[in-house]
Amino acid sequence: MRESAAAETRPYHHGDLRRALVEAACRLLETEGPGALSLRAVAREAGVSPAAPYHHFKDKSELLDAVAHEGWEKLDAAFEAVRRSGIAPGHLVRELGVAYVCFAREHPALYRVMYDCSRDKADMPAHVHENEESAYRRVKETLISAGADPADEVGLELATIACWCAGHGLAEMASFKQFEPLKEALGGEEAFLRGVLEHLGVFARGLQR
Amino acid sequence: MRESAAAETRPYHHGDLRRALVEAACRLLETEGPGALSLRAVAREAGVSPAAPYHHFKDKSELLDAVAHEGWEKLDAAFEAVRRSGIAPGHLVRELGVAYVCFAREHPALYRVMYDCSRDKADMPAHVHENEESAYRRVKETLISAGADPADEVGLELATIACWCAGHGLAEMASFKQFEPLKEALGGEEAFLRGVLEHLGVFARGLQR
DNA sequence: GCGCACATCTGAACGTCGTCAAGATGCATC
DNA sequence: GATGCATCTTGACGACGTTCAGATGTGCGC
Repeated sequence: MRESAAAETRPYHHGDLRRALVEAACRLLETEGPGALSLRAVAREAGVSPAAPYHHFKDKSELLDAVAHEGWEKLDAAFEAVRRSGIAPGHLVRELGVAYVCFAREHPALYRVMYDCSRDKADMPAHVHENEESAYRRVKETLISAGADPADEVGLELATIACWCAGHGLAEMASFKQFEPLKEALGGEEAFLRGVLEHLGVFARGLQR
Repeated sequence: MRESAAAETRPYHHGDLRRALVEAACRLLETEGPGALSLRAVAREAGVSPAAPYHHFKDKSELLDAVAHEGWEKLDAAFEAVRRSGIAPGHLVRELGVAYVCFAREHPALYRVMYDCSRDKADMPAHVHENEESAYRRVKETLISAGADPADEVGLELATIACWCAGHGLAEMASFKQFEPLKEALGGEEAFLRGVLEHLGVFARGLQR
């Protein structure tokens, strides 16, 4: 009832502070990096006192959860763009992987918040796993359309997890500067990513059949 | 000259504080988790004043570097144990992967420090990449002995990176509690890990040929 | 054997952080 | 137009990383 559709104008006497705080946090994250993301700095950026956020979030980690949520929605959008672009089902898994890693490379601080939140709770991010439209389920469906056997439930689950693990691992390591020469030799970031992904079974499956 | 072999007894008037601090940090990490790892807490645990560490480390991150270094050495030891255990070359890559992930699961806080240090510097951990005996190089050699083509330099590099990415990704995600039922269905943690790894090309290659 | 230089440690302080309680402020409803 | 409640501010507390002046012990040259 707090952030209902009607709340888009400026329902309370200071505006929709909850939204303003999340946006301020995202802004800080992109400009100053994750180290500068303190509650007080966010409040400062939003132009309110350091205690104001506590009327909208239980504590700092709840604010970060909201920021992470925003991140997962942006990632969803990136995935949708790839799926709508008419790529052959056989290449789709790999291209989703490329999109995933590119997203992480373009928004490194945000990506980090997205995963730190879930790691602290020993819990997959809700947006990934819980609802019907989850990214997790979409990856699974993409695997099926790429030729995975839908009857083999355990195998399919493992393959989906494998996808996610490989994507996450590559996302975190692709920025290491030791890989720069290799990237240049291959002709760019994306070629590098495809090269690595082709060594990771689940992503290459589409290519091989 | 500071931590030379002769420094193992207690060379200075308070003992080898540098080493004591690293050990105190590791102890705190295992008992209280990564959130409790403040410089002051480490000093407290070692029984010195909060300012004492600054005579051995430039700042907190340099202390963490030393802790991470300790971690990489422990991981190296785990790898050596696997390689000495006489596993067939074809299974070795996968079993190294299992050992890697198990290490991360057994020392989650330490593993986190090991990677946070490097991420903050956009740099692979020195112990992984730089010296001749590096874990990175060992993985590459294991891939060759499992049948990879040593002449295909770029491909080999990509495969090694793929290994590391997949291992790291799995290490970070294997603890999500959503996977518990699947682990039980498969008969335990290690079976689960092998199941995922078999979907990740580079690890399965040994099995397929 | 002694004093000196230096490495090592302490104590106190600064600014920042997350968080909380008490009070001020303005919107919405009757 | 007064009341009630959500919202925001002020001020405070303890913990943090870091610095600096000064105390303390150690090993070296004489």
